[in-house]
Amino acid sequence: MLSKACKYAIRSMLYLAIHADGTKKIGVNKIADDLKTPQPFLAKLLQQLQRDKLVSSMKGPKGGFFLDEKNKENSVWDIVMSIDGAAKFDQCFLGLSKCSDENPCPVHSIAFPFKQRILEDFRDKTIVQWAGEIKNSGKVISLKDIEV
Amino acid sequence: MLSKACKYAIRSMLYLAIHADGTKKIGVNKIADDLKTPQPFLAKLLQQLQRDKLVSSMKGPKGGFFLDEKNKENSVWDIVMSIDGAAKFDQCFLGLSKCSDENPCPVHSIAFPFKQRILEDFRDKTIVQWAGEIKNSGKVISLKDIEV
DNA sequence: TAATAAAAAGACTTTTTTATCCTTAATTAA
DNA sequence: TTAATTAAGGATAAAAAAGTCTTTTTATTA
Ligand code: FES
Ligand code: FES
Repeated sequence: MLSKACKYAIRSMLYLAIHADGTKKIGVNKIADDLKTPQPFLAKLLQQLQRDKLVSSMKGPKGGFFLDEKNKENSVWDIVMSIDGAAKFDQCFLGLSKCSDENPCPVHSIAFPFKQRILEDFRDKTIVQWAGEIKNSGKVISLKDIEV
Repeated sequence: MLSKACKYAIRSMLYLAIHADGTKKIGVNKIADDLKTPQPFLAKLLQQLQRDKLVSSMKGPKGGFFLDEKNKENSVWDIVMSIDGAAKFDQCFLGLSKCSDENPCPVHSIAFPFKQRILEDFRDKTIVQWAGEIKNSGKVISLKDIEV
């Protein structure tokens, strides 16, 4: 459903919301290492997000990425739009050219409510809200250092 | 979640269950046309399914594809396994290396039940059952000729 | 001011997925 | 038995996605 690129992007934005702020920026190296994503690829994605004003950055020593107050009020949906584009979620689970209640595919009745539910979460919650929930409820955005 | 290849394969198998039988075989040309899928690509997929004994075929005039009695008792999951492999459904929606209740990603609580629900349907129902439900409930496997 | 650390930018490569083409083999029917 | 029709198989090709590398720019600090 989401591209790898988009998954990396979402996780790194949540990571920044949890670990960084205006006084503590984090470099792409550390982010990539902690999330176990390819470093130069993630750098590209963060550049893209920066261009779309979803993340803030500073060059130079002590530089890195972080979320300013505005960035924090954006939604995960904004990230999806920036990286994958809006179309990703409209698609029919079985590949019909259009997903609709009028002409549902055989799994529409299961797939559509799910898509709606995720979309709602992506659209309606801010990045900080996501970050808060993650901190309070044992959810994880990386399996680094977790016993397998 | 599923590749295009797999979506084409599932829809064409359901198509055959609905429209073909041992006495009426259907050529890849007609299937591709009715489902609006690329013809030579679909041919490849049907070959693959045939090798895995999920579909039957006959060469020559009046030849084509169809499902014999055994084929009809297979599941949609068998199709997924043949084309995409089993791993596709285990994956974490946000790209963690493992999807688990123990270390859930932020959308696991929504995504996992959905995956389970679809998996159940794919595993437990036979192709004929799917075909029956489609015929009885206004579900569609193609939008050809449907007003947009 | 010089050395250094980090992001920005762009070109490039590799891998995967999707799709096409061409030749061969099998079957049917005239 | 010959022509026509259709699947099978194999080799490519094209497109998209994922990933890398190198150079430039900007900021920090010694
Ligand atoms: S029509 Fe297939 S998921 Fe909605
Ligand atoms: S852990 Fe992400 S979907 Fe299960």
